[in-house]
Amino acid sequence: MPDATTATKPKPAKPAATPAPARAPRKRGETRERILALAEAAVLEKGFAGTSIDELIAAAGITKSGFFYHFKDKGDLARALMQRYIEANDEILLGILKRAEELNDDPLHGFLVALRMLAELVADLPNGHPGCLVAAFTYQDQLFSRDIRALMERGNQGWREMYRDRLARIAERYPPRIPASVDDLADMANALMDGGIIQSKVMKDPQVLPRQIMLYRDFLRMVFQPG
Amino acid sequence: MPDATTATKPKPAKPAATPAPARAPRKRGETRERILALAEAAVLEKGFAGTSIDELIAAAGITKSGFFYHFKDKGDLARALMQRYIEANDEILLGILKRAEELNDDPLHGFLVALRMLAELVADLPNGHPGCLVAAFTYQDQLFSRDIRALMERGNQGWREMYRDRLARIAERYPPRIPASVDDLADMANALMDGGIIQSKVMKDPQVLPRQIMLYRDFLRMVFQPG
DNA sequence: TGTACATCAGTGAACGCGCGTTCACTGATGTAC
DNA sequence: TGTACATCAGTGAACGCGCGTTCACTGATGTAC
Repeated sequence: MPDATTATKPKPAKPAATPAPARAPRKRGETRERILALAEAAVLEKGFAGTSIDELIAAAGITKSGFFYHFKDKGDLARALMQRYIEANDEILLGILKRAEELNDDPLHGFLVALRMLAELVADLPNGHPGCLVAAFTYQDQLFSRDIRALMERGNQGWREMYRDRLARIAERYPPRIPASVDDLADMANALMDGGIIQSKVMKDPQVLPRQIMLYRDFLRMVFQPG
Repeated sequence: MPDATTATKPKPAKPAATPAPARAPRKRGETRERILALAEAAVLEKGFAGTSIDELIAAAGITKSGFFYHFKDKGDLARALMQRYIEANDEILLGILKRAEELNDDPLHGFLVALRMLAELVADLPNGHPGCLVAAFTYQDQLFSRDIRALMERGNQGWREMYRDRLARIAERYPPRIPASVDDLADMANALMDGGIIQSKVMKDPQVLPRQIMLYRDFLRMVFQPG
């Protein structure tokens, strides 16, 4: 047996009985929402893999384990991000359509008013539209599980159907001048939003997007408006 | 002095005089091009940060140091990727426009033919359009240096001007029915390409993109075609 | 109203793997003379 | 045509940092009785 001269045993780093500063816990969901907002902005600028949990918790002012209290893993963050984005966008789009239709019972005029309101909304965003999370995820979709990709598809399909419904009602009353299908016209609305956002970002001109929405509006007027 | 009993000195891991298997070196630029093609496909599916050098060299059949012989760092890969993409797209687009204009000296008919050729080109891609690298990079642009972002902007601007030139010549001969600017109509071509690709990917329907191109073509016909 | 217990919203430390990057070296091909 | 040297296209091993994830623990708040 070796001599036991050292009274100080190694003691494998026991928890050290911290004085526990322990800031007051936040309200239910408040921290989670802050993380999601920070994450969305970061993901739209650097991509999902390029956004680290470390940077999010630094910005949110919590620790890593705090993050993992709210999200079981990084994929869970992605899912929550997409869910939140789709719900928020659903609400905005439906809100605009409803308001425009309240003021206007002609389907064509109602939709044209809605498009103008949409153009004004995005024109007034101080730094331009921050980006479409569905579009961003689409260019990195192999990072995500099947159910997140299904979520994206359903969300996009939802917006498509909002447009399609309106266009179908318009086409009933006003026979289109060209044999364009309402499905393609609905896809065009989605495509011009996605593409308009990208063009605004690349060209560093936030007004490209609202101008494209107004141009789509002109197109619909030519297709459907009689006289 | 301590006793030197051990004849085998530590010998700090000298290079070990490898038997050198050394496969025959490839032709100039061949390996580099293979890396770029693999990287482009991977980046369009997983994003730039989500694509590792390890996976590229595994697919390309070289070692890590082989990769760093061709690219000084990962940012250099990004730059090369974007340069290559822009040049290739320039060539494709200019090629189509030239061919269409050879067969047609009316500017409107020439451009309409070009759009039909473009729609057919993308409709025939077996797995749909693989994606626009400029659009993909735009949603991760904080990962890249200023000069890469400038490269993207110039590339996009180049395509815009190809469209704008044609539209300006059309507008000279055929006064437009609506007061749409040729700049906005040119932006629309870019936006519909970007957005159409995204809609095709999200909706898992490669034909959305060509249909959007044909719809843009319909729009131009309505704006410019007399009678 | 007071006390016991459960739940909420985190903390702090550690882990191990994968990532981008560097370095010294090499065998085949190209070029000058 | 032969030889010397330079360049090309890589190899192999190592490094260290940042990443996502886990675990045991905790102090404040909510709820039952």
